[in-house]
Amino acid sequence: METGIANLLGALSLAVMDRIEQGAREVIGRGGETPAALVVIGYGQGMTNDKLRRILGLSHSGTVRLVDRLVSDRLVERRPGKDGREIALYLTATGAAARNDLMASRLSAVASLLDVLSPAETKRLGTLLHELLARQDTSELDRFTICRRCDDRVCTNCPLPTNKGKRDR
Amino acid sequence: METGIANLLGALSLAVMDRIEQGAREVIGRGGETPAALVVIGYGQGMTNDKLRRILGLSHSGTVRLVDRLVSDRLVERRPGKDGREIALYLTATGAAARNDLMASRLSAVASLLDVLSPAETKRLGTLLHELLARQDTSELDRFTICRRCDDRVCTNCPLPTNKGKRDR
DNA sequence: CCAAATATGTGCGTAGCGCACATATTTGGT
DNA sequence: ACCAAATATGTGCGCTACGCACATATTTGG
Repeated sequence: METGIANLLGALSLAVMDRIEQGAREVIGRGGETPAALVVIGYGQGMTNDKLRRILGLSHSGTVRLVDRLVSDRLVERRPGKDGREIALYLTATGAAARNDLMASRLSAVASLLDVLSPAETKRLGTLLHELLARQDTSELDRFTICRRCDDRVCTNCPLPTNKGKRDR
Repeated sequence: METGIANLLGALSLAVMDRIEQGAREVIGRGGETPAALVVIGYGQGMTNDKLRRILGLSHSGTVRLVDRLVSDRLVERRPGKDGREIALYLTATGAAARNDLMASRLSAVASLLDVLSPAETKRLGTLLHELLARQDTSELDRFTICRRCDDRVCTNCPLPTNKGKRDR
């Protein structure tokens, strides 16, 4: 039955996220969207508060307070942005190191569930996951949201498309 | 690369859980472990506070307050347990209906990501997911934790083993 | 040039959770 | 039969993470 497979994917996803979040809390002592924020800020230099808000799916004030926490933890710095209204978020050296630890912890958590499969099975699963993600109808923002905890050191050529809403114009 | 596949599974799991949690919040207006508690209480009649605590991975007081919320929402009732110390948690009629809505919303959320695959691909993915889960080294408690949001209407023969720590004795 | 749009920050409140402590019941050893 | 330890629940208090409403500063566009 198809719903049975959906149920299995739901169960596995829960197990995966449980382990990722537990690891993240051990690494930076924060939960919620805070670890994701650290990863996202590390993607591009000059992330703004507002872009971060949209990617994380938080309210504006929630994002401001999240950045407050990262700043008070000495992981992120607020600098003046190009536009006089914007701020530019930058990782400190400590923040960059924490971000690496965070992503390593995440990969290790997923691998601990994944390593029961043989290399051939893992490869088959990888192919299916790649196709599944590649066929999603995602905007550029959706892509950042889904990838908000992804490890850019290992995720070369992300399968997610970024052209939703860009056709027919 | 193997870590690339772990990264993809991490990304998909995040997307799956985002959608499940959003749906759960729309259905019962609660987040965190509250939806899982409703599902778990519905599994067996007479769930105790302490068993629930272990399955959800919460503190004792957190569980008491969680049940307080479910009771004040008229979804759950506290009844005297077999043991004079225990309480027995039961779903109200409203609670049982909310639980069904919750599980349907979850399956629909997963299916919305899954339905880009062909039937053959879905079946292959199902086989791999089944194997992946079946080979985990899980205790009976681990199994309940991983399955704490599973739909018992569609998950006949759960692949997860329940014999960790029961060998060598 | 000024209203609307954009971007950030703040006061205040809530949900969800943990720690430490209190209370009630049961179990087990003597 | 007794009493200490174990088991199970409830409570006071505080914290983290978040949203809503409002305030402020800068830029854009007609």
